Parts: sequence; C-alpha cells; structure tokens
Amino acid sequence: MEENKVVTIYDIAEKLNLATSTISRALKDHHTISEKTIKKVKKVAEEMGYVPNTLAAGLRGNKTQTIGVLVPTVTQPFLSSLISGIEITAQKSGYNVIIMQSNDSYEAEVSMAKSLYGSRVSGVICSLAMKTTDTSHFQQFVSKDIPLVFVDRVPKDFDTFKVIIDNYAAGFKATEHLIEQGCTRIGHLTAGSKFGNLYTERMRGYLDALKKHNITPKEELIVDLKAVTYEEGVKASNKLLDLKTRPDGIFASGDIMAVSAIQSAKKRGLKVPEDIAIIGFNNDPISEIIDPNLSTITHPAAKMGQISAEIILKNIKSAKKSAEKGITYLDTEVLVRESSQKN
Amino acid sequence: MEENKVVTIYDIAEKLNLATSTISRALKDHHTISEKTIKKVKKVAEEMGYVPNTLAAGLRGNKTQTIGVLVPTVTQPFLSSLISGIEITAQKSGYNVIIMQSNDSYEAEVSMAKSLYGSRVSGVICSLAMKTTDTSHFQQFVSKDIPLVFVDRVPKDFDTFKVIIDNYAAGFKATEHLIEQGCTRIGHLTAGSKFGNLYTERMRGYLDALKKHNITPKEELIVDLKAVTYEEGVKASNKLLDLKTRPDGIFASGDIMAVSAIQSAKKRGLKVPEDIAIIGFNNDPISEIIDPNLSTITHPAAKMGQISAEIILKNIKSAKKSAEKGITYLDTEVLVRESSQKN
DNA sequence: CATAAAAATACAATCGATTGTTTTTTTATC
DNA sequence: GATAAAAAAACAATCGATTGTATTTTTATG
Repeated sequence: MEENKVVTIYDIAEKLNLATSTISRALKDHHTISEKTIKKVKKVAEEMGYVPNTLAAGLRGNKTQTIGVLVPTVTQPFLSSLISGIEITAQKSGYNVIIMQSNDSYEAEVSMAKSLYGSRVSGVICSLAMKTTDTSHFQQFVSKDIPLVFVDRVPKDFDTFKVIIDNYAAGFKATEHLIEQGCTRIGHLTAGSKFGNLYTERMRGYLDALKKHNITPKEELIVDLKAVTYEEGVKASNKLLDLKTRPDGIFASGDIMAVSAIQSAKKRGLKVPEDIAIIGFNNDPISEIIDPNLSTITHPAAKMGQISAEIILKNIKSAKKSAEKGITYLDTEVLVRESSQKN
Repeated sequence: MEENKVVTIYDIAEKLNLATSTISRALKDHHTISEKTIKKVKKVAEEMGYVPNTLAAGLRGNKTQTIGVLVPTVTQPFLSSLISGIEITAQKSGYNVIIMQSNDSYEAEVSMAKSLYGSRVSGVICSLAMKTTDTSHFQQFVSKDIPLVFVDRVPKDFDTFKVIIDNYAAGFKATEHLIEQGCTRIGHLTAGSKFGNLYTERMRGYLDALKKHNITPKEELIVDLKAVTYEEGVKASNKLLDLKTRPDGIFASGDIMAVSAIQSAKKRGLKVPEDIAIIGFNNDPISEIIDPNLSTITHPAAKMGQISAEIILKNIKSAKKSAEKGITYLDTEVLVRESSQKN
C-alpha cells in the first residue's frame, strides 16, 4: 500500500519502461501482448496497489459498470428484496448499483432519472412512483440505447422491458380461493387504484372472480387506501368491519393491509378465519409470523430483481442489437396458511 | 430532446460561439461570467437537453458525487432504514449512493471495498460483516483522505468516524427492565458473539445488570445463534424453554429472535408476559404487530443513516482538514409494550 | 481620446484509461 | 544473411468537464 499518491497506469508504465497502452492491454489479457509482459505488468500493478479508475474508463468508453435503480423506497420488504436480487446479480458480473428513492413523488422521479442519465449508468431498473402517470422522463434512456427495465409497477404505454407478475390473475386466484372457502361477501382493500396501477389489476381480478361465481360486487366492500401503511390499513379495515352487514372475507392487496385487517378483526373479538377469512399479497416476512399465519400471494421479489438485472446485462453486451422488448411474467401462487382456511 | 447524440458543453459552445470554459463557468454561476451570458447559456443548455457528464467532472476533479455504502444485506429492516436515511440525506446534497452487500462475508467485503475505491467514491459508510475481524482493507480510504464512517457494526481498533448506539448501556437497560418486572431467571439470545461485536456489548450489559441486582449469571441461560434468522431463533428459544427450570424472562438481542421466542412460548401454551416476559432489540416494524406487542430497544436506524451521511458530506467539503475522528453515540430507549409488562 | 483598471471571455493543459494506427522487434523462410 | 510475415509494443488521439493563465473587451479616469 502506497503512501498517499494514487497509482495509475502511467506509474506502472514508467516503472517498467513500457507504454501506457501496453499496460492497459496487459491488464486485460489482450492477445497482442506477450505472456511475459502480461505477467510482469500484473505483478507490478499488484505490488504498487494499482486500482483502475473506473471514471476514466467510463468516460473514454462512454459507459460505466453501473446500473441505476429507481424505486419508491428501499424500506418495504418487497422492494428491499428486489434490490437485493439486483445487487447480487449485478455484482456477479462486476457491475455496481446506484440506488435512488422517489418516495412515490413524480417530481423526484423525474429529477432522479436525469441524475442517473448524467451518471452515465449502463442500464436502469425502475419501479414507478405511485403518482407517476407520464413517463416521458424515461425516453432519454431508450433514445440513447441504455437498456431500461420496469419492474412490478410498470407503465402501460412504454415500449421497453418489463418484469411483472400477472396481477389480474393473482387477484382472481386470491378471490376465488376465498370463495372456495365459502365466503360470499368479500371485502377488498386496495390503494391508489385511481392511478391505474397494479392494484387496479388486482381489483379487476377480484371483480371478475366474483362475477364468475355470480356474486354481485358492492361498492361499499371496496376500500381505497391513501397510503400503504399499517395505520391506513387499520382505518380501512374498520370501515369494512363497521358495515351493517360485515364481510365474511377480505382480500387485501398487500400484506400490511392484511395484517391490519387481522389485528382489527381480532380486536373486535372476531375469529380469523372462522368469522372472517383474510388473504394478503406479497408474502412479506410478517405473514409467517402474524397469528394466525397469513394466507397470501407469493411475489418473487428477489427473483424479479435478478431477472431485471439479467435483462440489463444481456442488453448492454449485445449493444445496439435492440432485442425485442417484451414483458416477462413471473409466477405467483396462492399460499394457503391459517388466516383463510375455513375448511 | 435530441435524437441520439449526447449533448456536451462543446455543442453548446459551438452553437453560441463561446469557449467551453465559459459554458462550464456560466452553468455554475461563476462570478467572472456576465449575467447576460449566463442566462443565454442556461437557456440553450436547457433547449438542447444538456445533462452534465458526471464522469468527466469526476475524473478531472478526482472526486465524484457518490457515497459508497457497504452493508451485510439490504433486506433487514434496520439496514434498509439505515440506507434510506443515507440516501435521502445524500440526495439532498446532490450525492448518489452506491450500495453493496457483503452478505456477512469477509472476502466479499474486501473485494467490494476495493471496488468502491476504484469507483472513486467521495466517502464510504460501512456496517461490518459479521465475519470481519481484520479491517485493513479500509485503510486505503483513510490514507487517501476519503471520509470513512462505520455505523452500527464497527471495529474497535480503527481510527475513523463511528456512529453507534451504546450497546452495553442498552443491554443493561433491557435486562434491568426485566428485573424490575420481577424476573429473576433471565435468558439471553445473542448471535456470533465470539466475534466481539455489538452483540457482545449487549451481553456485557446483560451480565452487569444481573450482577448489579445480585443475580448470578448462568451459562445455560445464554444461547448464541449461528445466524440471525427466524428459524435459528426458534431453535435457540426452544433450548431455553426446554431447561428443567424455565427462565421467566428473555432478553433477545434482536426483534427477530424475540419474535421467535414469543411464538415458541405461545406454542407451548405459555403466556407472555405472565409466564415469561420478553424484550427484543431494534424496534423493527414487526414489534408493533406481533401479539403481544413486543417491548424492545429503539434503534434509530434512519437517524444513524442521516448522521453518517452528514459526517461524510461535511468531511468531503472541509477537505484534508482532517476533523477529529470520533464516535457519535445515539440514544436508545426501552420501549415498553405488552410482552414484558408484568405489573 | 489615451491609458489604466476591471470585467469578460478564450486558450490550453489536465484527469486516467482506452484504442486505432504506426513503428519496432522478433520469427520464419529461402 | 536478406526479406517478408507475424508478433509485440509504442504513439497519439480521445472521452467531457474543469481550471489556472492569458488575452480581449469594456469601463472608468484624467
């Protein structure tokens, strides 16, 4: 380890009396450099504590070994698992990950997209802010051939890679499961559905499942949360539980909401699932811990992160080949635990 | 938005028939550039869709607007909150955050530290891998005057900034709280304590609290988990509950472990806190949800992230001023909820 | 209006790695 | 040993923003 001076290829070149181009090529095993020289260069580089300056390489090549990740927050279990999946996959290929949190603000998202662009990231993975309807701030990546993947919360009308689950089908399955358990009056907790997002899709599944089984949807049974928090979940659950005719089942579009519902029901002395069956969405860690254990829809967070990263990596390498941009659907399952099992 | 060509200050310079140096200075309101020119340059830059290339700036100035964050994982609630705090604070000052997960592996940590160094991050915030005992791989940052903050899991013998809670005091408080509730036979769940880490400190607090109240520590009452997971927690809890003389209180060094203990106790028909009082550590989201609500020690994750980032930012600016490197202690509190309240 | 002082802008080197092209060295062949 | 071919290494430009220094333009003053 040297004193305070940063070691560059110039220092190595000087020491070995070679050209910097030779050093640069030797370090990456270029075929025009002799074995002997390669060995010598690597040895000295090691000794001098040389660490390549990725900025210089990135500037020259106009690309970095960095993937930008833009998500609403990192603290939700689903998103932190997603990020973990991205980071692990990127790391394996020598890529770094820059994280930004939009905090569900459209303005923040626009500004952060610009910042990522300025950082010359090699690719971008984004889960949209809840308030985002216009996505033109992502156009800059596409027009510069920077691979862009939307994951989980994706826009409808943007032609790029998307990694999602089939939220409609999942909502349908969840609801049908409750119906199979004998529920006939099923409440639904959703959030920000007016933005036409994934919650809306789940709700569509809910509605169609009811329809299929000849149950007439009631508006009073659907509660739209302002934010996906425990407190809002409790408020919304109580709205359902306060109805003159109480629901006998609840499909919550997220585990936090489902947990709120369980707690609210228990607080009133109701038995879950006997009095009211509840199913959530996401398979957050808490679903295995809450009493009764929460039935839920699996949501393969880490896998989605991994696949998103793989798409980025593949499309960086195959340069302008402009692979067909498509939607990757991942499987979900109804995970039946205690909270919904009436039989 | 332009077609496909990336806009640089050269393009702006050409269009306005000015020198690039003028453009560069105008864009940052340098006082030697006239108001008129500044306005003109900014207008055209905006029109042309100019986004500064942070690589070029970073290369020239030998510093980036980036903070490296190296943590065991991003999926633990404490760490994701920590990261969130860092990211928000950094973002406010125009800094980006690169995330890396050591997955508690020493080798990964060493390699990632090198990678961060190669990325020329302006500062580094690290929470050590559990398996790390030697920290010489962080020396490169100090010797290059790159501010380095260790947070939460910090090394003993490294002279740099540290942001931690007083784990000893917290362990003491938690244990004393149980004693005040009338517990006399208090079990302790800890993890990897042989590495001499923060868990060890909490255990020291536990032991001293017992001593202060004339309770003789028993080795059988201390269980050391191999990993901090729910499953390992259950195993460890059962070891305690299987003792011929069962403990009447448990201080778990983390909320996951505490939750495992609650569930394991309940599964045996034991009442919490009547039969056995339990207190955790961290104040994870789950502690408010588990039944009974979990008493715990607050652990100001987001705040620790914020402060760590602030230290970095401050010490980047004050360049080589080499502020005195010290330990910042944050407050913790005993958060008494249901799981420990016998009175 | 000449000249000094101040203001505004231009010039040119720099950061460190990469890479297309050229030159030098080595090897092969007659 | 001369010459062509192949191999190895050197040369030099480049990426885009920054910044110390020089130059030009403007303003002020007698």
